[in-house]
Order: sequence, then C-alpha cells, then structure tokens
Amino acid sequence: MEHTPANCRAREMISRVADKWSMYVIHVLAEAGTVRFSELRRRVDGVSQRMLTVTLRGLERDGLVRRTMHPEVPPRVEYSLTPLGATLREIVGELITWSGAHLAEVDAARARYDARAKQPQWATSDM
Amino acid sequence: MEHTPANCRAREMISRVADKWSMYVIHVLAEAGTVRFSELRRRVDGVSQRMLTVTLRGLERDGLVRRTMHPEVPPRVEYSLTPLGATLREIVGELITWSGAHLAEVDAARARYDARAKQPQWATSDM
DNA sequence: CAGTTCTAGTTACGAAACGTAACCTGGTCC
DNA sequence: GGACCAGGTTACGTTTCGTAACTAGAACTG
Repeated sequence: MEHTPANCRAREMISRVADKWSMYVIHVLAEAGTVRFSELRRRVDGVSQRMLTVTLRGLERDGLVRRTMHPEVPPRVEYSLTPLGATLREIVGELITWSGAHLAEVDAARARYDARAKQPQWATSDM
Repeated sequence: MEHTPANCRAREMISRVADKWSMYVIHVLAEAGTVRFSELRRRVDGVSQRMLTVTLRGLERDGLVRRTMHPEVPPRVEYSLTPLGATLREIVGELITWSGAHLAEVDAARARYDARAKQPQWATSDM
C-alpha cells in the first residue's frame, strides 16, 4: 500500500474518526438504533454533555450520523446511524471484538513492561 | 452485543489505541517492517518527535510494538510490530481502505452540512 | 584540540482540546 | 410563580499536544 492520494486523505479521515468518543458513539448507535440525546448520554458511559454534542456534530457533518429534531417542548432529538455510518460500524465492531479477544495479552504485556520499568538500569536485561 | 466485562474493557482498549497517531504508526510499521526512530518520524507525516516517542512507548507497553535498542554511538533503535500488533494492523488496514472508499461521500456530506450551517434559521429545511 | 555532526530522545513552555459545572429555552405541572 | 423537562451553550480550569531548545558520547573536521 503506497502513498496514493486516497490513503493520504485516509490519514485525515482516521484523525477524524479515531478519537475516544466517535467510535464509542458509533458502536452504541449501532446497538441501539434510534436514540434520543439523553439516552445516548446514558449509554455512552463517561461522556460529558459537551463532548457528546461535539462528537455528534462531527459525525453528523461527516454524514455518519443522522440527527432528527422534533420541534416540541420539551425538545426531542433523535440520532441514528446513516447507511454510511453503518458501514463504518462494521469496522468498529471488529475493533471491539479484537479488544475482547486480545485483552489478556495486552494486560500481560503491560504488566511485563511496568515490571521492567520499575527495575533500575543495572538489572541485566536477560529477558 | 451486550455489556459484558470484555466489551466494557474494550472501551478502555479503544481509548488506548484509537488516537490519531497510534493507528498511523501501526500502519506505517506494517508497511515498513523494521524501522529506526528517525525513519519512522519521516514516514509518519506531521508527527512531532515528542508525540512519536509517547505513542511508541504506549504501543510498546501494550505489546503491540517491539523496541530494539542497539547500544552504539550514535544510538540505533529499531521498531517493529509484534505478532499481536500485526493482528491489530489488519483492522487498521480495513479502516484505511474504508476511508479511501468513502472519502467522496464524506466530503459531500461535509459540503452539504456546511452549506446548511451557513443558512440562517428562516431557510426552510426542504431537503 | 575546539567545534560540528549524528541519533534518539527529554525538558520547558505556549496553544489547543477536553471535562465540569452553571446557565438557557419555554411550555407543563403543582 | 417556581420547579421541572430535554437538549443544548457558555465559562472556566485542567490535561494533553505541538514547537523548540537541549542532552549524551563518539567520530569527523579544520
């Protein structure tokens, strides 16, 4: 895979989508279908109201998420994945599956790394 | 996919790996095989020295990247993907492919969104 | 023999992103 | 008339990030 224009732009796309919340939101929307803002906030554990707004705006702008506003009082706004978002969702799903599958290995690697980091220099690196 | 312990931790894993530079570095390492620090810096376009160091440390800690230091002067340090990193690489590759494939759609969606955003409220939403 | 060059970082500091908490809208309930 | 609802926005403090300067120690240069 060489440095074609497409994968140069890919870098930009990845920056856009590869942040903490975007993937999480896509995943939750994929699970839940159509969801209201506050329900989404409840499901995306740990997200702040501001970051959820910001993330959703970005995803909406990129055509990954559809935002439907019902002009009522109190307001009702529903979010769902667009077809485009659904295609990305599959990859996010794989990433989650991967995480589940390799969790133990990562934990082990971390433990090893941290143990080694605690050792001063003079510990012979006989690994 | 429910909220099992594994996919709860998956959230943590995603936060870890789903940042701008980690994916990019994994991708470049996958392409290049074994690479020295400065070569990597040249290939990962736009990364600062500090962020490359930080990113590599994180990936190394998680067992995704192997760091081999040759105690010479000037120092020589080589980085490569571990087998674990290689499995993740496949998903990153898919994400890049996706980006290339759907670039035009995303651009179009952005243009639409931005055009609409410029319109004041009184523009009837007859899309 | 003093000064420059090399790599792979680290440190200091300003800028940008992020999280927390308060406020806003305006119709309904008490 | 005050509290409440949902879905935000704004203000502000903290954490992260990017830029630039500095470090090591040997080798090469003048």
